[in-house]
Amino acid sequence: MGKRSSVLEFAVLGLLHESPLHGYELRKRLNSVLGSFRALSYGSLYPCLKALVRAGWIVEDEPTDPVGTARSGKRSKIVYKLTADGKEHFQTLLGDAGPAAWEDENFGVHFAFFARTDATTRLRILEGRRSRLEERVEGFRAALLRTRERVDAYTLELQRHGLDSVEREVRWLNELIDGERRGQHDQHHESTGTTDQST
Amino acid sequence: MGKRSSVLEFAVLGLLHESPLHGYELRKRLNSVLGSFRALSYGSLYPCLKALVRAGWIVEDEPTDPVGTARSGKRSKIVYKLTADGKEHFQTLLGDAGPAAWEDENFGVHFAFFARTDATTRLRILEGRRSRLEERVEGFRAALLRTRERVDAYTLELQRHGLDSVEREVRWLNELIDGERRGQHDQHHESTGTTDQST
DNA sequence: GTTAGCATGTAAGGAGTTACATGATTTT
DNA sequence: AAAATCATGTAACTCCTTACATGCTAAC
Repeated sequence: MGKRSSVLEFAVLGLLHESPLHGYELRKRLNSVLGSFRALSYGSLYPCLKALVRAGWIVEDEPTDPVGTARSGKRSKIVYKLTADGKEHFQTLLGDAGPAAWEDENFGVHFAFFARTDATTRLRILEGRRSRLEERVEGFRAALLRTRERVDAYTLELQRHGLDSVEREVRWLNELIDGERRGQHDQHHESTGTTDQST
Repeated sequence: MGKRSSVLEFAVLGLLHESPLHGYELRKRLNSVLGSFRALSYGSLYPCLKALVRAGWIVEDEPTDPVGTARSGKRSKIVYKLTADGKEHFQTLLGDAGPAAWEDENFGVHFAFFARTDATTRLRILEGRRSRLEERVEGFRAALLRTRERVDAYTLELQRHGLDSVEREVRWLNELIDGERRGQHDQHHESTGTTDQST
């Protein structure tokens, strides 16, 4: 029954949903799933893990001691794993296709867990993201028109590049959305294996 | 003699270097010069202005009262302008071509003031930025190789797109650097007007 | 004369970082 | 046995946002 949520907590739950992990290892994987390889600090991670334990979504698990050798005092690794509540909560978060899912800070993480998101939600998030970016394109165009004459070549170039980047991302989303609509979201390989004709 | 610095303070000094402004107007311009049209809140801006005043870099200036009509009690607008110290400090910040200038959060703002940055510094910042991004490209490639088989199509697609984006930005920097080296940093228009053959 | 937008501020709090502090395990 | 790296944590601080609170000025 926690109130908190954040990209970080979502990402942690998502990674622990795959397999139990200890903090140190978790951090390395988080750096991939959180955008742009920002190195998340332990000063953020460990308090977050504690909060998730308090919320009842994960539990600390002593890593399988090599049988019998009661070394109860030693605590070198703490492996965290999802509880039933945690799994349920993660499913809820996965299914949330609201603005929170397509804002800059969150979109990447939601996308990273698309394999476990249902098709309808995926589509809604992608479309939400696209229209968010289209608004931004409008903003850039307006800014370019407004400042066209008053502004030096560098500022102009910066805005032009910004506009290009956002437009490029919109095209990327268009392709993804097309892919989703045709149900062929794994154009890149066939690894899904057994049952992939349709849902 | 302030110790503080930050993107925000740099951007404020830069904008006030162009012309005196009051907070409300400043905020609107800040939204263009700070990346991606994030709407900076007044809760950040006004305390920042106060800090800059305390540091002696800007002063509050009653906007030219329509002559004689002593309305000293009324304070509707507060126009801020740079002091001599503030100008000097801004020049120092402009000349700093260290890592601080090419990190994600700062690069955009430094670029926005390139028109008032000397050519050597511009080049160093662009090159610094490029090598920063090239490191990130390496990181992405490594991540792609590492996770190639273990990972679903969506995660792969996300990493691929991230890599593409960074590579694209590197190409953009390459063009800019070439432009700088040829001294033709205003390819896009001739609006500089009168004296633009050389420095 | 009232609404909308201009204009300035403060207090509380969220989300993260850095720097610090400690200890275990593996490699050289 | 020293060094590197794995592993966990805390305290202080930064930078920003949200929500609140106030008042002026132009437009309708």
